[in-house]
Parts: sequence; structure tokens; C-alpha cells
Amino acid sequence: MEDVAERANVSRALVSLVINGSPKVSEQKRRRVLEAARALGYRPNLMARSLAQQRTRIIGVLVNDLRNPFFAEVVEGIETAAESGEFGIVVLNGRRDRSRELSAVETLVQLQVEGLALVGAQLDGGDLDEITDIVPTVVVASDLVGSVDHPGVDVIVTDGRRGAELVVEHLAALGHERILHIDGAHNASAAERRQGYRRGMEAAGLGGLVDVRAGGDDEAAAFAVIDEVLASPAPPTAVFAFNDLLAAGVLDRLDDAGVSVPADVSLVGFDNTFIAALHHLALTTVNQPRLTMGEMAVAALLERLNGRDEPVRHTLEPELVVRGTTGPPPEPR
Amino acid sequence: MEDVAERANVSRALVSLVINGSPKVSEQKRRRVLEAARALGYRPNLMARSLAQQRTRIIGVLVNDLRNPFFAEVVEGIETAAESGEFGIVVLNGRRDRSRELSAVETLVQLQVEGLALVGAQLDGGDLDEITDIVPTVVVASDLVGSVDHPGVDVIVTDGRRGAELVVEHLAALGHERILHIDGAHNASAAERRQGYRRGMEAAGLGGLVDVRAGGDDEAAAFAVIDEVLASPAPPTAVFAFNDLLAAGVLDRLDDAGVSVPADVSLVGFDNTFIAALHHLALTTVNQPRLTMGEMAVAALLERLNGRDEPVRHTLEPELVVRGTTGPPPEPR
DNA sequence: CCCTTTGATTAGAGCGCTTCAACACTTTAT
DNA sequence: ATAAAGTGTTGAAGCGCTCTAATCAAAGGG
Repeated sequence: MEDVAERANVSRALVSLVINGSPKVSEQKRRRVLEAARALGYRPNLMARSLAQQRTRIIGVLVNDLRNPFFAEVVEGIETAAESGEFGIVVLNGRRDRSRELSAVETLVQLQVEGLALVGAQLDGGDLDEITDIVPTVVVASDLVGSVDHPGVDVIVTDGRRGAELVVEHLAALGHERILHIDGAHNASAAERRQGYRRGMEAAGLGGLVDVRAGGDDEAAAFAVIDEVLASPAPPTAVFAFNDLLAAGVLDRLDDAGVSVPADVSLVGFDNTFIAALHHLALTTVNQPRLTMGEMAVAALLERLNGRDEPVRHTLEPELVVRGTTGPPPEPR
Repeated sequence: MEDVAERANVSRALVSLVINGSPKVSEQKRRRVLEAARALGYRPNLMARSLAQQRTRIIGVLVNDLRNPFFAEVVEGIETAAESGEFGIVVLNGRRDRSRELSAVETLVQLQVEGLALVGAQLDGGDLDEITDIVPTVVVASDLVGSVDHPGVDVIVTDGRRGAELVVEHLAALGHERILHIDGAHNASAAERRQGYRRGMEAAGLGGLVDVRAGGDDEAAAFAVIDEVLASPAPPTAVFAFNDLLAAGVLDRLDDAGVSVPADVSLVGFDNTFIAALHHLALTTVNQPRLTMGEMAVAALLERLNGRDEPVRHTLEPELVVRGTTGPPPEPR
């Protein structure tokens, strides 16, 4: 910057003004500075700028698992919205590991991000305590334990309970009774969907047949459960999997076992990722408005930065998307 | 930091030493400082630190499209490797938009990243000119035009030409002759695969049947092409798609048209993403060692930082993964 | 013709940290 | 005892930028 100033025969301060597009610079000097900058290949140092400005214009994003297309799309929504709010984003990948998430958040805070978006994070309310009074925080696509009554945390979720209820209603309406739920284990949205499943079962008068088994959040997690279940005396006629990835795993395993879907067993996923839409899977699933969620998350953060003080909580409506993996249960023989 | 120093009754300099784990601090003071830091909730300011240190320990990653699981996994490889080299990464998403890529690179440079990894980028050699003598750059999973003879750029690729040849060999061996290639249009690796396809066709004595049509890099791009091709007098008996996503689109469309795979038409993808592995698709494809690519990319950058001066180019071997979408062509009627 | 106003420019302090040279204090060698 | 060497600690400069307040030049008003 020094060099640019010298070459343009002006002060460093003026260079700064030009770079930041201040209106109070004469056209002549502006041109001189711009040219000098180009000639020298000058690039402002973002670190120095942030330090001096005391703001970074960066939103930190912690995402549960970038490999899951669902999260990737939420992040894309965040990025789009951040961009139009003149913010950049820094994405850190938790890779499903809670301790990694913790250290990622720490990194983001030290990076001085002005807002923090936790996408599908597994942290709990306690982890947030110190964070929230340093930086505005929004929890997206997962309902952290303890975030409910956290005055410093905004929440953007799709109603997982309702989504799960929709699934059970759909299956029950088709005539299914033995509906198995393979859950998301420790995944942050798992509890909610479990609860919705239970409620749905009870509402359908199937309370006695509730069957929840521990899954996870990807294909592999499904295998053991399916093997186990198929060997049981009264296997389920329908499976509701925690998410699409898991459902894909279920489908694979059922396939291996020669069980056909939906003739023998109906299958439902969650998230409505592009995988579910592939015709060969044609997975019945529950849609979450990912992009909107990302955008709302950024909106919430910006509001906080503009002084809002009370927490906000947006619960979006899930939508059942019926495709080809659900049908009436097989006739009992 | 000031406050911590005061509370611990030491100088700011000593606090710095403690925070950075210097060995030349007495146990007593170290404890005092650490405790003061905890009590005050002190967090070092990464911006200030980087500024003072004149290094950021950050590797910038520009990725073509985060929604493509292939790239997401390469990034994961990069992240893992960076982590063990005590580097952090900042990922920016180009979203298939070249101008966005350009500005993302600019941002990363201004962020003072110490290395730049371009994953599947669409930039060309010219775009890199200014960049490479500022920051070590490695191009991953795409062969930028003009990067070949760029002394400042390292390249980590899977041999796309060879991969495409393997595909054609496989199909030709099964007896296919009218093999269509739906390419990746402007995608960075498209040219290479096209070339491999052509070579393969010629080597198999099918040079006269070469048929390349413009695709893209996701499902949607496939639809028009398939419709067009099915309406032609002599439709292909095999389709080689630019990548798995595109292949999934092809599969969907063939399905819609009542064409069965592989009985009527064989289909091959590229990348071996998890999608290809889903049993319901069981897509024959070409594997690229994603994680390894990411790791090698970081290795290349670290070597540059350690003084290597000549460019390095690693070409990994692709591997044909035969699954269920390829078989002999139908008997001519 | 001098004083005020306006607009353009600049000096300089400060952002939070690191780091080097200097300092005070011990320990060991002489 | 004194010098030399080693430990632990600190003052102060500096990283590249921004921004306030001060300065300067030009224009307008009386």
C-alpha cells in the first residue's frame, strides 16, 4: 500500500479511500491510484483490513457433513444470501464428529466471524453458552438440545416431528401396521423425528407396534438393522428411515435379500435430496426447503447484527413427497 | 490480551508466549496466565496473529461444485491432509460459474492463504498467471488449459483419457459399436475424456461411429440428448456419460422412455461416487481415488512451501468399476 | 481583501498480536 | 570473589490497514 501511495504520489490514507470507493476523492487522483495499484499488482490484505476495521464481514458456517447433499444445499442457500448481504462465508466441516465441531466453532470464533450458522450440528446448548454472547448464532436444520430456551440462539428448522407424522399417516393410510423406524442415532434431528414417529403411530392406533432401531446417518448404518429385522418372526411391512442416505442403504440391503420394494416392504426417507428423485430409487420422502432454510438463517443473523435481541424461531412446514417406494402392504398369507 | 496480562501480573509478551506454547516460560507463570485467560474467556484474534506472524496457515480451496459428491470428497481429502500439516482450509464454492471462481480466487489471495487448491476449476492458464507467483497453486481433478506448461502450477489428476479408453474398451469388448458419448461441455475435464473416447473408438476400429453430444455436469443436461438420440434411426446401444450425475440423468430418461438398461442400452458413468454404488443404479463407472488426490494436492503445496521450484504433475490411474449397467448389446432384429 | 465555508488530502494513532533485542536474575566455571 | 553463560521476562517496534482530526487549497461572501 505504501508503494502504491508513493507511485501515485499520494498518501497511504488516500489509497485506502480509493480502494474502498470513497466518494470524496477527486477523479484525477482516483485514477492515478488505481493505475498505480494495477501496475504493482497490489492486493489489499484482508487480515489487516479486518483488524483495523474491527469487522470481518464473514459468516462462519459449521456443517455436520458436507458429503450429505442435503447439508451442501443448505450451505448453498446460506452462501447466496450472505453474498447479497455483502458477507462472505467460511465453511468448516464437522464430519459428524462432535469434538471436531467444537474445535471448528472455536476456530470460527477466533476468526472473528460476525455470525455463526450451525448446520445440522451435534453440539448441545451447553456448548453454546460461551459462544452466543460473543457472536450471534443461528442453528439450522437441527434442534440442539437446550437451544430452545437459549436467548442468544435463533433456530431455523423444518418441523421434523410433523414430517415424521406425515410419513406414518401416509403408511398407515396404505394399511401398514408394522412400521419400523430406523433412527439417526445421535444425530441432532433424530430425537424429533423419533418423537413424530411415535406420535404418528399412536394417533393411528398402532402404539403397540412402535419399533425404533438405532441407525445413523448414512447407508452403511442401515445394513445391520435390516439383516436383524428380516430375520425376525414378524418383519415390518414398512420402514421409515432417518434420511435419504440411510434409506438408500436400506433399499440396497432389501434388494440383496430379495425383498422387493414396495411390493413386500414400503420405504420412506427424509430430506428429499436429489438421490430420492432418481427414478431408479423413486424414494418417497419428506421435503425440507433447504435453500429457504439457508436464506432464513442468514436473515436471522443479519437481524441480530442490526440489534434484535429476542430469539427467533422459524419452523418450516415439511412436505410429504410420494414416489415409488410406498404402496399397500402385501396380502398376509 | 492486555487484560489477561494484567490479571496475571505479567507482560503482554509473556501471554503471547504462553498461548503459543513456548517452552521457555516458567511453569508457575504459565499456569497463572492460563488461568487468567480462562477466567476472562480470552480468545486470540486470528486476524491479528496472522498479521503479526506474516502467515496464516490457511490453504484456500476453490471447488467447482460442492453439490457434486465427487468434489466434496476430494475436499475432504484435502482437509484431512491439511489438518495433519497444521493447516486450516477455507473452502469457496464456484458453483460452476467461472466468474464466481475468479472472484473466489481473488478473495482467497487477499485472505493471504499460503496455498491454493483448485478443485475441478474452470479457470484457464491465463487466469492463473498473476496468481501463481503470489501463492503456490495446485490444480486438482481437472486439467486447466494452459496449466500444463505453467511452471508455477502443480497438477494432480486422474488420467481421464485413459479412463475413457477403459470405458470404450469395455463396451467394445461386450460387442457394442454405436457408443455415444455425452460430454461435460465446458467442464474442465471434458476435453480429456472426449479425447480418450475418440481414441478408444479408433483403437477398437469404431472411428466412423464416433458420436459426441454436448451434455453438462448434472442430471438435467442429459434429458434433451437422450430424447434426441432415441428418436434417431440408429440409436446407440451404449452411452458413456461424462460423470455419474449425468449418467443418473440418462438412466432416468431411458427409464421414462421404456428403454431398459443394460438389456437395450448399456450405460457408463465416471467418478465412482456413492451414487454409482447404490444397488438400484449399480452404475458401471470409472473410479478416481478422490481422497488420495486431495492428500497429494496438499502434499504438493507443502513441498512448494518448503522450497520446491519445478512444477510437479501426478497422474493417477483410473480404474474401471463394472457394475450392472453394462452388458452385451441387444440382438439386432 | 480578508474571513468563512467547503471539499480534498494527509498525519498519525490504533486494531491485537508476535518477536527481537535488552534486561534482570541464577547458576556454573574460574 | 568475579566473569561467563544460561533462564525467564519484558519493552517496544512493526505487521497492513482504517479513520479521526487536522491541514491545506480553493471558492464564495461580506
